[in-house]
Amino acid sequence: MTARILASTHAPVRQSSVRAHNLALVLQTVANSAEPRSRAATAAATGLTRATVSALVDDLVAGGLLAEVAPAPRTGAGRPAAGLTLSPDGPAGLGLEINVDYLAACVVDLRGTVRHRLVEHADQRPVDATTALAGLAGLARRALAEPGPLPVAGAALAVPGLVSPGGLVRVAPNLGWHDVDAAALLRDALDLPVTVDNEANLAALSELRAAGTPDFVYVSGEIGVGAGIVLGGALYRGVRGWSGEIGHVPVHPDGLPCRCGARGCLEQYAGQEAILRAAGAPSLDLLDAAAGPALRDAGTALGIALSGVVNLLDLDTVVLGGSYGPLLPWLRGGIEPELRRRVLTADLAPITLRAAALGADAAVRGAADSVIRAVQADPAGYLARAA
Amino acid sequence: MTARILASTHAPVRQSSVRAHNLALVLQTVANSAEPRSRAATAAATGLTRATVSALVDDLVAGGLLAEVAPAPRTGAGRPAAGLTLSPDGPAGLGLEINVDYLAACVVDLRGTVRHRLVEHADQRPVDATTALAGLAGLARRALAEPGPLPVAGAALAVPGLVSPGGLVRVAPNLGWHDVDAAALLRDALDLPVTVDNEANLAALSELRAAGTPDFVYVSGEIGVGAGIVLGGALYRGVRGWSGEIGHVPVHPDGLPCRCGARGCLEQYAGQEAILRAAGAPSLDLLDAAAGPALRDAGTALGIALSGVVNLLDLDTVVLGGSYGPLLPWLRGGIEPELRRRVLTADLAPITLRAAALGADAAVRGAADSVIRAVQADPAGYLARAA
DNA sequence: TCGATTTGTTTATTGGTTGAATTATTTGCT
DNA sequence: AGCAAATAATTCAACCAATAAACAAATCGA
Repeated sequence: MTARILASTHAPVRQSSVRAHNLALVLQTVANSAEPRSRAATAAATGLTRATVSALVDDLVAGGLLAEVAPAPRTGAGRPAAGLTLSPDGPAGLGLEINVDYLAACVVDLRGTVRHRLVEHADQRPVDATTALAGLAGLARRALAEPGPLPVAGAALAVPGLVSPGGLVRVAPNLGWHDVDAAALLRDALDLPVTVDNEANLAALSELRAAGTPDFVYVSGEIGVGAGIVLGGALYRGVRGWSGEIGHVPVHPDGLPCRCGARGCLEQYAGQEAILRAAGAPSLDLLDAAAGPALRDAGTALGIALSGVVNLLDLDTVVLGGSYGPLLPWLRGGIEPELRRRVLTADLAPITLRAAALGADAAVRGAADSVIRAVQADPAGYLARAA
Repeated sequence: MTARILASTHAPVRQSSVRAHNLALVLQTVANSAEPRSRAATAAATGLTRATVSALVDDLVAGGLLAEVAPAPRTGAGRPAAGLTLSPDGPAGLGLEINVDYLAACVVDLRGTVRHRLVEHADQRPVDATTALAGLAGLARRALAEPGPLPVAGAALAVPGLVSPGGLVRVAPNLGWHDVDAAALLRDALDLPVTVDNEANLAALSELRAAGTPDFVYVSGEIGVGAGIVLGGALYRGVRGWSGEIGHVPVHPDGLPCRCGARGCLEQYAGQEAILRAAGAPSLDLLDAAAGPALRDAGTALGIALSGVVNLLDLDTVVLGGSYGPLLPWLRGGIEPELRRRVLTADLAPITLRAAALGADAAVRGAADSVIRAVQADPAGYLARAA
């Protein structure tokens, strides 16, 4: 098999595309290595020659994406290597989140380090979309002012709702939004490139950085139940960007009526309200030992829905995030037996079930991450824009 | 957005990769146009220059992939264009299928035309895997002998079971197969590159050619119920190649016991046996008006499972194939109400439900198709091998 | 101090696309 | 019939990016 370049996009490839690709290859290779990597080591890792890597690195250093650091610890004879790392002063990503009862902003630098983080608790339901986004823009400006003068590559917004490709929020039931062009509003307010995505999708992205498994489904238990599907290291968004609505997968087709109009949706058995109702508790923080059976039942419902997902997509990893993360020890007893019984290939290969690495701020972090991930995936594009 | 070259593969790109890509681009552009296309028109369509296209076309013609034909109908002044089409003498694909009660082979030329097709009805269950595959190899040789001396790029085998990436059949319950290295056995017998895939996956591929929608789920109702998931014009195979087991998606979690050990799997409500049992008929060919309610119930079960699929993957098209194809008029009444009720985005965008273009030979055709599709996707690789 | 070793750079070469000029072949106009 | 305009395809010099090989730089070990 020769090196395939392009999967499906029907676009011509010229020499400049070769350079664009190899720039990304070098940048990502350096980014993905724990310790500083020399030019020679990068050449070995990528399959490019040292001469080529040197030339590419020159561009990346000049563009502020890579920086030379103290050589790695000595090892044998020879000229000492110059260490390369992602530049701490490289372009940062601005992550934004709007949710029912808070706004959040988060600045993450090119290395993935959180440089600043702001949360503003306030009920967004009575506020209209334009006002809410204006408030978020203010929060964003404050977050950007703090960490000093970093170039900012762009912003990404997480919303609890259905988002169309251009950044149009079609529906966000809990916010009361309909057809809000959040991307345009924020772009005007911040003067930055802005993308918008579903919160579960972006939270899944944050998990991708944290854990590294390239294929998994991330299930986020918030007021609704959503999922982010990561296939081959990339978010799967669906035909119209509305993938991941696991909360409305039927688990008991003739069961409880759901606010969506159907019956037996997962959300009615494993959503926050359902769990609290079953446990007889006023808040997830106040669950006690008596909540065990309620959580086990919720886990069973999750297990039923997830069995369908795994049978269909053949995933080997399920990540539970949002409010499910801390509850996993109790949910596991419900989920795992269902997966074992119902997943056809369960006896051929194990399914890993684990809690998300990040908690409540997974979505903002993932949003910020998506920005720097885009820079890392297309440094040539960033360099061209920045110049 | 600059032209992205590589999605995820971490491989360096050199000039030869550029040529490989652009060869594929030109070949596919010609392949996807209904009428013969000139070099100039191809240049315009691809964004390459005419000089480049001419050079690429020279290679493709020399390699027997493209051929010049009579110019397209005249249009205005100027030198008439030389028409280009896929060569009728170009490399063919050999599709193979092994199933419970028949073997099939099918030779499809580069243009997608079926050149020869053979089916041998015989119960494969009493036969062991090696013997069955030897029989299939014989059938294949007869199919290849017929259409005259065509170069054959490779073979693909459809099996009703779980297939690992290398072509190892892990389990094929209805054939009684366990860990059969079908790819290796056929490769030795035929002296051709051989790939192996699940029958539903390959049937879905045939539908991709027939219909052209790039995203859909193809549900195949055979003895088991399987699905092929096509995302972005490519088959989604899953982490281990075991995707599409929709037959074991739970639709009534506490319902009928399934042969897989779980309860309430779709197969128990919409599989062939279930339908025949409910309709009280001995064969699908003998269904009469009285079978209406049985088919409607099967459709309801399908609708429940498919609602989960669509909620999760945000697909806009569902294709019913295998024995479901001809039954769609009766199944539709069961499926559509469920999709309307249960798919969260049903009122934002319609879901198309349609019967497959091909019938029983969808899998063989898809298998043959997968071979020529691979040639079209990487002509440089084929030319290098052929030389 | 000197050779071995490894890193990084320089230089000529190669492969592939581009753009402009050139050749080829037709239609339309006079 | 003859000529201009138009369109198709090819040729050729220029350019761009990667490569290979030689070279310079910096360190270790004897």
